[in-house]
Amino acid sequence: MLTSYEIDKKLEPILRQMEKNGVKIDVQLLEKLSLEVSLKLQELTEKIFDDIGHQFNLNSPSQLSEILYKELKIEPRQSGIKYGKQHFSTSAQSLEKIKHLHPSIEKILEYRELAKLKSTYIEPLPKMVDKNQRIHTHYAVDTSTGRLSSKNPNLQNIPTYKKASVDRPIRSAFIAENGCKLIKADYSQIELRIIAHMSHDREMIKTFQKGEDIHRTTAEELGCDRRTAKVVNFGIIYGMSAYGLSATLKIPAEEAQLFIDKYFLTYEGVKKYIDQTSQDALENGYVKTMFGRKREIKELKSPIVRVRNFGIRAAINTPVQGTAADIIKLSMIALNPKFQITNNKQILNPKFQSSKPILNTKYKIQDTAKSSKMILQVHDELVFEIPNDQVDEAVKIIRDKMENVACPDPKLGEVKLKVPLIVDIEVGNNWDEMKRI
DNA sequence: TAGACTGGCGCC
DNA sequence: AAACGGCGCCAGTCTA
Repeated sequence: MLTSYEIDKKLEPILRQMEKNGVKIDVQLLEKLSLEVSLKLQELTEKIFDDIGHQFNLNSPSQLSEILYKELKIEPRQSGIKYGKQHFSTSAQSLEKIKHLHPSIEKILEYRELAKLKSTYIEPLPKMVDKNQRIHTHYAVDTSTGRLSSKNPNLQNIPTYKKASVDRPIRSAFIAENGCKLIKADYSQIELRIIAHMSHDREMIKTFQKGEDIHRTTAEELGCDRRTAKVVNFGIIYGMSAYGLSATLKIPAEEAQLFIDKYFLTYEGVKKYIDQTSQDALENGYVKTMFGRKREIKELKSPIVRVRNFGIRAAINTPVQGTAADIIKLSMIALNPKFQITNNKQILNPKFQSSKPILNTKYKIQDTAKSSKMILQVHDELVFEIPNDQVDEAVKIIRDKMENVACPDPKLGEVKLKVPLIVDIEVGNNWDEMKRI
């Protein structure tokens, strides 16, 4: 079994190659969306100023707070809106609570969403493409759990949703090269599967072994709908409290506590695991993933209860999130030779091979067209760009490597999970419209 | 004018 | 007082 150190070392060249590969952007589409969104923002701005009676900087939370809670005399405390360091909150969550009190508020929410899309994605991304219309992120391996991060630009937070007022979602501007398809492969509920494995919880293991839908099963056990059960399952991963659950589900804390009690009655092993993990973490001051990745959590030693509780939540989450990160890294390593992700001669421009390095050629390395490439990693998801005639073969390889990465030959002393890993695979011409295979 | 901080929000 | 883990980027604001 590889250690987390060995995993990261083997991953390094693969990440550098993915960065060079980049991902193709439909610049024209983003330019078109930009016009649409600008128009809509203009409309909203006028209507909002009309509702309020004067202009102000809509992008300034402090000015908005002043207007809502002083000028318009909305009572923040009554609506359960919190005071931050400077002023009462104007977060989307807060505005939702008071939107019935003034006609401008719904429009401000809409404005915020569109302004976010425009300033963070629609405007900057086209400016970052190379001569092949591709953008190149940087993957860093420096998070506290072992996950990757992506920056300049961050391609791990591209919006998934579509706004009614915008023609197409941002993800549809992430496209495959001509003659290629994008293949997206994501682990299904990998973190809950890891909890099932690490906690030895019989119920949860049984659910995954039978191939059942965990959220549905949980819903039946708790006597709630699937949506609620999903929130509870996620809450478990994050070390939630009754308060947090009640806030998310918008239900009384007492009701939330009932759900939690029932949950731990159903999944006794999970309860034990959480208690044991917290206890060990408090004693040791650190936690580890299955592959030995260690995280020191200094908050665990704090005399301040709030800080210490934060440490405990992080201690519960880290082995889960971190083990999931280890596993997808292993699958990236396993897929590397199959896809010639590194040392792929096709990506080297012969012109540059024998000459001395030329400055700024980093992304001019040519011809990237029409070769199999791993291009994105989004925590539990990998995206590939694959020539049309190789798609079927690629899908098989990807599924095989990803699903079996943690279930190899036990004789080799490798990790064998108590539950199957399942990968959902979709194929399409862009990152939005994809068809499940 | 640059950097740090704040509030906010996109993703898993 | 806060209340659910992990990130990076935006605009506004504050500060050196």
